[in-house]
Amino acid sequence: MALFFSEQTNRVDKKGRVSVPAQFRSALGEALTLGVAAFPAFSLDKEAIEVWPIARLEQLQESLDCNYDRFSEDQKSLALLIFAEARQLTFDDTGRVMLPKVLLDTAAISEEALFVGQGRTYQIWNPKRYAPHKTLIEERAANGRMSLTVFPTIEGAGS
Amino acid sequence: MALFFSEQTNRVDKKGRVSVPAQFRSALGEALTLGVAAFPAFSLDKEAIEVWPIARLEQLQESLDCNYDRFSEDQKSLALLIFAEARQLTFDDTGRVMLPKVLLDTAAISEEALFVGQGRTYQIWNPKRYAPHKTLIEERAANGRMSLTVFPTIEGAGS
DNA sequence: TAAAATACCATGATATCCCATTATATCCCA
DNA sequence: TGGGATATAATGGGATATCATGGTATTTTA
Repeated sequence: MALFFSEQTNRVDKKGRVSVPAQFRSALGEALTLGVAAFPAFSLDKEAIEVWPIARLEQLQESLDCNYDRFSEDQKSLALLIFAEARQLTFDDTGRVMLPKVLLDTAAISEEALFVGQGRTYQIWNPKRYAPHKTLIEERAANGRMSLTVFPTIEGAGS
Repeated sequence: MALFFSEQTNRVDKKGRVSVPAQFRSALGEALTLGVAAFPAFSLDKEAIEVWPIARLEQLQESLDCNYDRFSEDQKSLALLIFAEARQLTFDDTGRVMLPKVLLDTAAISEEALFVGQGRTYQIWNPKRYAPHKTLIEERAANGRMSLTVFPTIEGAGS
């Protein structure tokens, strides 16, 4: 599974359908047939929709299974929230998904949906909401003096 | 994967296409088929476009996955910002990429694009902007009277 | 049976592919 | 070491395919 990156704005039609950017679909690869899990982005005060490949949900469950005591109560609650609030989105043959009204409402999305790649996941925003959020993120990143360590890859690590 | 070095200016056509210097393409080697990731150079106040081989983005993600606690919150923000702003550039059979309008705009590039090798990455500049920047860099390098320590390689490290 | 979700088809915009041309650099042989 | 022959590079333009998007028909389900 490749990474999700870049931003793209697509239209939401009357039925609540949106084209998922072609690059995101091809990043999903095989996982495209399973669809994705979408839920309010709790870490962002539900300002946006967060989208995970289904496999990541399964990994989260495995983490809980194997390291139950290492999770804080808050983290366990969050995990349960995700399982409860997540909706499965499946792709039609033109690469569109149907966004449930609940999700559209919490993220205040109506006409346009802005897809934002975040590596292993992506987000869907109301473009108007995203702008100020991004400014904030940019400022926070600037505090770190804009330097980033890319550690050498450990052979065979990662996914 | 070989290193990127030297400077070269190429024309940007009406469609936004530009030839990537042949040396850079051959430096990419196998990675040429994956394409590259291009985003505003945050460390340069978005004055230029920064280009990474896709593999480097994946290394960044792996660094985040494996060393989550070693990154400051600011660094994590920067990483997510990179995923958001990055655009994938793929090569056509004559070695050109298409530069998205957003990137052309932030880097103020229209007619000509200046490619600048930076080792594992390269940059794309508006030639007019690059000139003063380079002067600055040269001054910082102590008027060319500076020498450089090349540390011995640790066997098996890096890639 | 009405509403909603899914499948199906049609279209415009735009990026990608493919071919042609020119300029530059490399090769080869005298 | 000249100087023509050849290969590689960069660039332009037209044809083709992909993508996003709107609409209609069919199926599901409440």
